[in-house]
Amino acid sequence: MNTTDSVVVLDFETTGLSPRQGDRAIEIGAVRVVEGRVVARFQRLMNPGFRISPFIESYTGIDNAMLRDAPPCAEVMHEFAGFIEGHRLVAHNAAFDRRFLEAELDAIGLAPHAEAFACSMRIARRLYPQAPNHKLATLVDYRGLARQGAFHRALADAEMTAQLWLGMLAEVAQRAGRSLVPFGLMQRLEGTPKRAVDALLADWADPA
DNA sequence: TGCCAGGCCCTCTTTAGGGCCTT
Repeated sequence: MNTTDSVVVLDFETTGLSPRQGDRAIEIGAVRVVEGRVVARFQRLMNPGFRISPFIESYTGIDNAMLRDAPPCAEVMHEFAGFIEGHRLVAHNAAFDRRFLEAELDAIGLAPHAEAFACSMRIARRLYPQAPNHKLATLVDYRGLARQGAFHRALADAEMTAQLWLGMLAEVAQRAGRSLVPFGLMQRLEGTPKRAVDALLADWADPA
């Protein structure tokens, strides 16, 4: 199932939860999806300029030795800005990745990304309220999607989020009886109260 | 000094609290 729009699905691994508290990105992974297919990939480790905690080493599998010779965040983010330029974005719990994207772009003097940013977690909560929970790993298993590598590495998580995104496009298309699902409809779904989701899809359904 | 994320979302709500997600 396709959308008429291309998107970049991305995932950051970071030193913690909050750029305002001094946390930095340590890895970015992203896939560009066009017409239902992954057509490009981006993955870079980046050196945050300080040692990461044992917790983050354990959580991500990225250790200080791996980051010691990695290029600095500024170099990687300049390159990544080119990868996402002009593309709408998707991430799982997008508010988290948006904060780090904006912080890292701001740190190198670039403006915030201008295109829309959709959240696969918020949409999944509306489409799959019966799922055990809405963590990425749980949803991958719940939807029977193929695992693409180790969870909590950026490219693997981006790949699996992309598969979840495509699966949700198919779900929306099936429920609405449409063949193409615009990005804008997914954004509307994301912002629709759960109890109004069925009505939204019914309104959007092809009357024929 | 003391504290330390942010924001959505549900409900035993709205003069609030707590769980969920991301690292």
